[in-house]
Amino acid sequence: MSKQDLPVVDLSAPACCSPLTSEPLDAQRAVELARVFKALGDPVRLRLLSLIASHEGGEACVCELTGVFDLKGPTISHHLKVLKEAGLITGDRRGTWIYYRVSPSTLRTLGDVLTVDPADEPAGVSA
Amino acid sequence: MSKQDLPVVDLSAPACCSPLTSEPLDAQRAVELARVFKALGDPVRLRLLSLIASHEGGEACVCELTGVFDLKGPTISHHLKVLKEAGLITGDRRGTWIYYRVSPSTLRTLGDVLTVDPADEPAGVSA
DNA sequence: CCTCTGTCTCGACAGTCATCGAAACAAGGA
DNA sequence: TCCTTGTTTCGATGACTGTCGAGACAGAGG
Repeated sequence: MSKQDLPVVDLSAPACCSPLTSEPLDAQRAVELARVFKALGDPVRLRLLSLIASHEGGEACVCELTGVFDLKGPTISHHLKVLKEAGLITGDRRGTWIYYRVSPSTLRTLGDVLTVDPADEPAGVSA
Repeated sequence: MSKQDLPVVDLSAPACCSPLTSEPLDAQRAVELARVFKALGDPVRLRLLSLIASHEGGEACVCELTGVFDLKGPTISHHLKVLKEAGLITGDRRGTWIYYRVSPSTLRTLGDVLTVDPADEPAGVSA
């Protein structure tokens, strides 16, 4: 459980995209993926990500995010940092404001990992 | 932060499947989703899920999972419980052994949430 | 230069989590 | 019945996490 200050997660490793269901995950990849899933494992971060992603232009500045929650600035800043270190968002400063946007590739890699082979799916999925 | 003993997560709510990127997540749905993502946010649980999913027949008994890790029985049992309460796996006893299998629907819901609209994707994705 | 606003870093606190040993429970067999 | 094996529950402990206030840093505009 040593939680030293790791750099930003980079999920671009080749085998990262094979579904969980197709073959056992090797230990190291599991650690990388877990770090990203853990970043998604908080309601505030999930909403932050969603707010950024769905915001006009695909980006949002912190000032537009802070008011949505009953949380103080440092807390929002902390969550944004976690998302950034997980490789889920990127931020750049433009003048006074800092704009964040999502990294679609990381999001997509996660989606691929969770893919379920239709063969494994029970036949009658009552939608 | 009251973390009372909530029942198993049920992600079958209607709007649960719309992507994060299409519209802001409402607070309650964020809580449900976060609980499932948090369950995935541990390397051991990710590997357990992967081992179960990719095991012959789509199911595995605890005895086949324990040996893979340098962890004691109670710890594995704890992680399996977390996965079960997140709605990611189900377990049933058959004689002496308990067999676990994944719930593809939950996995698929998560995949849908992480879907990225191709329009948001940068053009040249060198795959 | 100073000041103001937006955002982050630091340090602290309470709550939660991962892990374990010990013990309980369940099923099968002698 | 007792014993053995597989699995879970309980209680404890150390590590991590979410939150905040105080203060620092960055840029814009006097």
